[in-house]
Amino acid sequence: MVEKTGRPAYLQIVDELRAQIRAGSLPPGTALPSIAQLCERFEVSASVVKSAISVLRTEGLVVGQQGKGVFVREAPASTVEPEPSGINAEILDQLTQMRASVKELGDRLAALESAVFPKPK
Amino acid sequence: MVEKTGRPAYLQIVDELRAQIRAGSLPPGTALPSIAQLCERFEVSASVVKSAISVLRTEGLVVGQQGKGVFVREAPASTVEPEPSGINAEILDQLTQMRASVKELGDRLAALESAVFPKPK
DNA sequence: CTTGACAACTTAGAATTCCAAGCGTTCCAT
DNA sequence: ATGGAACGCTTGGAATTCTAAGTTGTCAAG
Repeated sequence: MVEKTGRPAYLQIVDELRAQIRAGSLPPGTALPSIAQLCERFEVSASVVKSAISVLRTEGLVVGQQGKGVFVREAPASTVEPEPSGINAEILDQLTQMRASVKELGDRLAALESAVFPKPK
Repeated sequence: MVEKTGRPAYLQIVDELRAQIRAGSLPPGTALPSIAQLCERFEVSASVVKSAISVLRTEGLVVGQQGKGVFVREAPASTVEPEPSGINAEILDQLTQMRASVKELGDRLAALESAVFPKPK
């Protein structure tokens, strides 16, 4: 699958995956093959696959979840506008991270609470 | 410039450069500082700077020319609405402050945790 | 003066190696 | 039987190293 065209390998993988997403063979909500599997399929190193997934992430086509996988976004909505929603994408990204941080704080607080105030059950 | 928030270093650099481009201190057509210079300024490795520039490239904000440099794209064209950008800047600013607050809460929680759960590590 | 070689600097792509963190399962001991 | 520890798989971030290729400037030889 190396396809020795002049096109960089990671962009070829981006094209491939983007096409599969658009064609519906990777419907929204489904997980992409794991990085290791993609490495094997395309016969490239992990860095190439990571670069490709990174592009798809900044394009908003997929979202990665640590420990689970990379999932096709539910609402692709306005397909890949390079610049128009740059700031909005930025804000959404930061909000995502903030939500994760707050959730993590909540979890830790809950753990502390159940340690300090034993469960009255 | 490391800014020990939870935000990854390469995204912090993306934010910084994007802000400078939008603010006009890096007008269209000008070259960004070289990767080596950015490494020095932000005190990170080349891989981080490369990641940041890669994001800006896929966002279409800059274009790289081998052997010369990375240049701010002419004509961002697609409507950089003045009003919303002000609002968005405001939101981004508040997000920054929130990130700091969350970080501080995390630190205090960590202190509490190590007091309640002694570390036998 | 012109031309060619060369060195220095630049981005781009790729590989490899770590480490951190999250999730899910298994499995064992209390 | 249920709770918790351990393990394996996963993504994410970062550093380092290498190669390729393009630009620019210098400098010496013809």
